[in-house]
Amino acid sequence: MEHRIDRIKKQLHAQSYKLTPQREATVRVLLEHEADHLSAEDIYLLVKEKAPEIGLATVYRTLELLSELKIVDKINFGDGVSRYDLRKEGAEHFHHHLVCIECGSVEEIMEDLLGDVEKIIESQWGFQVQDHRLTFHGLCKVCQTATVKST
Amino acid sequence: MEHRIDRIKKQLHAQSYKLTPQREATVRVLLEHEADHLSAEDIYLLVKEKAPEIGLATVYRTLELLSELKIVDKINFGDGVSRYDLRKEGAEHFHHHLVCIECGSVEEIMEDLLGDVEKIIESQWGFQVQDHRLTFHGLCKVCQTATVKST
DNA sequence: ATTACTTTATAATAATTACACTTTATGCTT
DNA sequence: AAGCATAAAGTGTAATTATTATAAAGTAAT
Repeated sequence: MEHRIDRIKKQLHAQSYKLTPQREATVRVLLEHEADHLSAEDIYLLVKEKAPEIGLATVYRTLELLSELKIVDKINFGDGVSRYDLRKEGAEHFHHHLVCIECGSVEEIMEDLLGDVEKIIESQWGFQVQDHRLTFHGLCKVCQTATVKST
Repeated sequence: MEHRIDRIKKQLHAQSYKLTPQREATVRVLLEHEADHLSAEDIYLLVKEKAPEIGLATVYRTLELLSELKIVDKINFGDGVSRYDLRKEGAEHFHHHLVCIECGSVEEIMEDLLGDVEKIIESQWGFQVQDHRLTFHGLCKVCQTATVKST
């Protein structure tokens, strides 16, 4: 944990930003909830537990900053709120998501499944890919069996 | 054009919805701007040109209805607004997008490049895919050459 | 004519951003 | 090292923007 905080600190310093206590608290919340896909509001509330004096605007600004530095990814699953997701160590690509349309659960896929597809895009469309967002919508394992049962 | 309106009319009727004049006007705007990715507001303004008495809420409701019936796709490129995009005739999958981070242009890709990937998702994660969203962010052809020149 | 849909205009809500002001950190001068 | 100037960051609140809800009125079909 400390190690990752440290790395992020360095990433900030590299662009001459500082890891202020508020920013650190925010990053810690993100680290502690890596599996979730928290909204800005969620993060704000969690940060407030450890640092009650922090302001919502600061959380938003911190998230935006982290987002610009590609430390977190800002994602949007289509329900009016933006969610923020830490990039994994050394991952230079955005990970994929499986969103269940029944229960709303979100699963992450770390593997990069788009290598071939990106090659096609670059050669056939002349588009230089820098990043991608891939989300699948469908039924997760649990809801598949639940659906079968109920019919 | 009339043919496509007709088909959409039938799709609505099949679910016992009617193609009211307001809905038709909205659909016509979508058809006339198929290449664009209009926001609800954009659509509202365009619809207003031909049917000034229409209300914004109606446009929103129509778009939501069309979205539910999978006649249009609601997409989100990360700039706070939802955009609406007609599905192509007979396309049962969501098409992909190439968004240029320099000039903001959006190109569409009709081919389904995810067949193999979806198979992997289903077999390896047990997730039953129903739809997907795939967006690439990067540099379009024009901006690539522009960038080279300016350096 | 009654019933269920739709639409309209407007108000309400919710997420995000802008603003004016205060606090904190940093560097320079002595 | 102490004191001051400058810049960066943070705070609470107000403003903005997109979207949704609501109540009243209009349409259309049985």
